[in-house]
Amino acid sequence: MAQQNFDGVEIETVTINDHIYMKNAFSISVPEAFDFNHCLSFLKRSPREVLHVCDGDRVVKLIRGEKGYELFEVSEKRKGTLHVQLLNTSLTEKVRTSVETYIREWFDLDTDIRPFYTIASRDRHLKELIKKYHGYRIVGHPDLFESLVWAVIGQQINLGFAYTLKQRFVEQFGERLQVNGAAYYLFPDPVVVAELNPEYLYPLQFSRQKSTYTVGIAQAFASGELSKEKLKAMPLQEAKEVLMRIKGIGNWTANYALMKTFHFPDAFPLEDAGLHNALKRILKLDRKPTLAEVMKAFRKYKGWEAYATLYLWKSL
DNA sequence: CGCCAGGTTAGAG
DNA sequence: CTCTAACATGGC
Repeated sequence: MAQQNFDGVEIETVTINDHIYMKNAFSISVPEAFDFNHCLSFLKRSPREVLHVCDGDRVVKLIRGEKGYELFEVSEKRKGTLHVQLLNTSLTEKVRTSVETYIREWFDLDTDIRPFYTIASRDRHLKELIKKYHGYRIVGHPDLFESLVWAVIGQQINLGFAYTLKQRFVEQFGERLQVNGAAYYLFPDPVVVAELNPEYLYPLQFSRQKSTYTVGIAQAFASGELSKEKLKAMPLQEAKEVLMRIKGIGNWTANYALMKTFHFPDAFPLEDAGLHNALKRILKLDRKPTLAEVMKAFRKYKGWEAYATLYLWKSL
């Protein structure tokens, strides 16, 4: 027996005692205070997104596994359980571990956000937001290189244009897997990007600065100066210092990546324009807050700056 | 046309 | 340490 998913990929099933079981599928139980739909709506925020495909209530994602591409679909069949369907590989223990690890990082499933909710429920600005978006979590970037380059791309330009630049960059330099006519991309490999002349990025409308930064960051990975494994072992301050030694990574970019890749709850992208706009509205200012004012407003969220920022972004 | 956008750097004070 | 100009271009 077989049925098709939305991309026409055939999914084998077996029937036991009138229950249909998908082959090459597994489930992940999610923690308290996790809402898949809020995360999904974040994933759907740009029509130019090229690193995953959303369709209604599910998302399809391509990652690189130990033995090649792993294409999978995540949905929430019933509350509290994510259903993961592998689309191009058999379910082995290794593949399962690789895909589950990715998903746990992607949706920040291993952070206990209840302490944040305790703080936020006592805050007049966040109280309503955490009710409205209960279970919304940081939709992260398990790939540190992706996280940093995406942040650099987003520096000082509007989000729509940032997605345009990312799309061009990924389509030109990222690996592609074609499945039944649909294309799935991996974020470009730093080893490939490290070899590029920055000028090659100008036609994509990267500024000179962004081009230089992007290749420089790739070279830091390629040379071994920078890696996810290295930073994973460090406390926030130390990891931030390592990142900020690289040209193009300032305080905002470093904290953004530390929030999106490592889920430091106290990572704090202080200079963020979106955050400033959210605070301007909440504090009823007729101008954007100064950095000192942002710091002051955030004192009460100490230890949970990343999550406070996340919910303030969501308020926009 | 003007202003702003999920900033960073280098240089001046 | 803080302040500022330059960078560079799309979206509204």
